[in-house]
Amino acid sequence: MADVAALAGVSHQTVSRVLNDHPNVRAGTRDQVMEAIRQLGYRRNRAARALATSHSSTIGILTIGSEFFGPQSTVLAIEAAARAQGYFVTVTALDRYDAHSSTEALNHLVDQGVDGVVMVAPFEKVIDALDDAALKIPVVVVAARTTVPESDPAHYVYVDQREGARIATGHLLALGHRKIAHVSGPTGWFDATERQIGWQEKMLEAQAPVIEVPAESWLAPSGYEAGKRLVDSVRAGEVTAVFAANDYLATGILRAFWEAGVEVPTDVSVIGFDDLQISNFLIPSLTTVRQPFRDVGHAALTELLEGVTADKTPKVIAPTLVIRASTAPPKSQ
Amino acid sequence: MADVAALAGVSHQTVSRVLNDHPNVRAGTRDQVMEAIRQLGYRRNRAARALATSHSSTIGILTIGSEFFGPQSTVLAIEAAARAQGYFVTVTALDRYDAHSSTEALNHLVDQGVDGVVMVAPFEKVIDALDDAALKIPVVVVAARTTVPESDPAHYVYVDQREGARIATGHLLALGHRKIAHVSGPTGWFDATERQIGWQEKMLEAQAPVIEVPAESWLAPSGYEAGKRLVDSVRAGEVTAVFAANDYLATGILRAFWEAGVEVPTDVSVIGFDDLQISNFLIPSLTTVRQPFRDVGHAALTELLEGVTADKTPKVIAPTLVIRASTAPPKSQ
DNA sequence: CGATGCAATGTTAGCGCTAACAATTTGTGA
DNA sequence: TCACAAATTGTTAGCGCTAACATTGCATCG
Repeated sequence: MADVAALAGVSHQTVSRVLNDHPNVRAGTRDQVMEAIRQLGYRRNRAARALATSHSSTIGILTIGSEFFGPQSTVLAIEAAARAQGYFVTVTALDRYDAHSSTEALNHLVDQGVDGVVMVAPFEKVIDALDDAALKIPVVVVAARTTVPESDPAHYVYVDQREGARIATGHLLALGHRKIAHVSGPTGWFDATERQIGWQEKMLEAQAPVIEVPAESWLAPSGYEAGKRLVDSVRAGEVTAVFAANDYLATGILRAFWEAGVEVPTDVSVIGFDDLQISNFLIPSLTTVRQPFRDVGHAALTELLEGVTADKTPKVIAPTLVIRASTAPPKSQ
Repeated sequence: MADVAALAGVSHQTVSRVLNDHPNVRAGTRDQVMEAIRQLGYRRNRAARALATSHSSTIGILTIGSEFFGPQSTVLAIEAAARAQGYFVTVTALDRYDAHSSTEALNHLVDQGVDGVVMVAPFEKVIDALDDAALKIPVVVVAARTTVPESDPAHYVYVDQREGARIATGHLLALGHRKIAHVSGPTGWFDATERQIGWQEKMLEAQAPVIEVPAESWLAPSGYEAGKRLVDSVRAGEVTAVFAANDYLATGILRAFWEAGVEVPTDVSVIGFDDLQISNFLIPSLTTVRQPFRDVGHAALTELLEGVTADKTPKVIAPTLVIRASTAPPKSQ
């Protein structure tokens, strides 16, 4: 910076002012400084800047360390939004889905000196890390946590999972189904809980039976297992439709039904959640609930940057139904 | 740090020494300092440290801003490896797959003051950004660039795409296929080029015909289009097997064949590349080539951290064949 | 024409840490 | 016991930037 100042014939402080868009700099001076910067290929040292200003223009993202569609998409969206705002993004992934691992990851981010943290890890234990850390920086949690205690300092942003489940279930009910099983996501995940509640609410409203098949994970193998368990019920006419907690599970279910010779949607309808890139190309193409992850990412960043002033009401984003070929009216008995 | 020093009854420099594991500190002193740190909940300021040492313990990852399986998996693997080494990871995604966007992203990372960059964006234009930037920090590129000019300062780490394609093609040839079409990935991507070359090499060695159907993108819709174009050839017996450049494309192809009533693997075999989470649950389950992304991530980080001393020979990692139900011998005419 | 005010620039003092050197303590052998 | 080396600790000086205050220059007005 001293070199730039010398070349431009000004003091280093004037260079600093130009760089920080300070108003009281004459246009001519500014141009000289800019030209000097260009000639020297000067780049401001961010460490020094961070030291002097005591903020880093960096936000931390805590995410789960697996190839899950939703969190991954959200992280990308947050990164894009942050970059547009001139922020840097430091990502830390979780080794395991427990409180200890979450606390460790959170500390790692805080050590980095981030100005704020977005947690994209929608399982319940991650909340414990918040309590443990007692942070002095703003935190946004992307998770459908509907009951947040007053004491919780975090802001919440999420897609309305419960409503998504209600939409999915409503779609099946509207087609004439009443025997709708739910292959629910693993315990301990907000999304799984909310989707289960939304489905159950809707079923009770319709006075329809509640048939739940819990899956052990979010992934296709668990869906496949659940599908196999459902085959007999479908053949017996006890289940005419399945609401899977996500599209991976739905893929496994479709596979299990196909192996058993159960036809979708003739014998049974299947609906998923997420809308994966390949959901439209499954056999049959999968009706599902789409989540606007880009909006989530954008909302999360906005909430983080303006959050200190704003109210703590959760920002809730609506999902949409995507109707494809895996759902149809039940066959008449 | 001054507070810690005061509480421990030592100088701030001794605290610094404890923190940096300097050998010449008496055990008792070290314990006192650690205790003071604990009591005060002290955290070292990384900006100040970075300023004093002029390195940030942060590595930058440049990646593509989409939900592509391979790059995403690689990024996660690098992050995990970096965290294990005490490094922070700053991620920047690309808006578009061109040189300008790449240069911008790279500059964004350099501005951040990273100690090194890993580029996980295996399209050819990204290389131009390297030339433009003329970096003074180490760079590792995760891309199957087989001909690297001497002048290129970057280190390369990649899965042997060409060999993967040879394995896939060899598998089909071994089953008795000779009319093997390749649905190739979009132009401008190293992986697409290499897979095409591997397939072509193997076909020429076997003196088999070379039938290529280029796809416009890496995604299922392009595979679907390619599949539709292949249906007639399959019916005419001109194509008995398809090697898709990745599993998304293969999913679209399977779908197109299913719609046309072309049965896999009875009428035609299909093999993919990547091994997605759901590839085993497609109908039929997809034979594919698996890439060990975790190894790639690990190798990339090692190369980055030790790269200055090491030779510049690319680190090449071998893929493996995963045989499932989508490939079978051709039906006898 | 001098006093006044404001815009533009310069000067100084840290931000919290580490590197380099200085000073002190401790241990060792003659 | 003392000289000397080694281990341990302390002191000083930045790293490159920004904040706060000081100074200069210039226009405006009575």
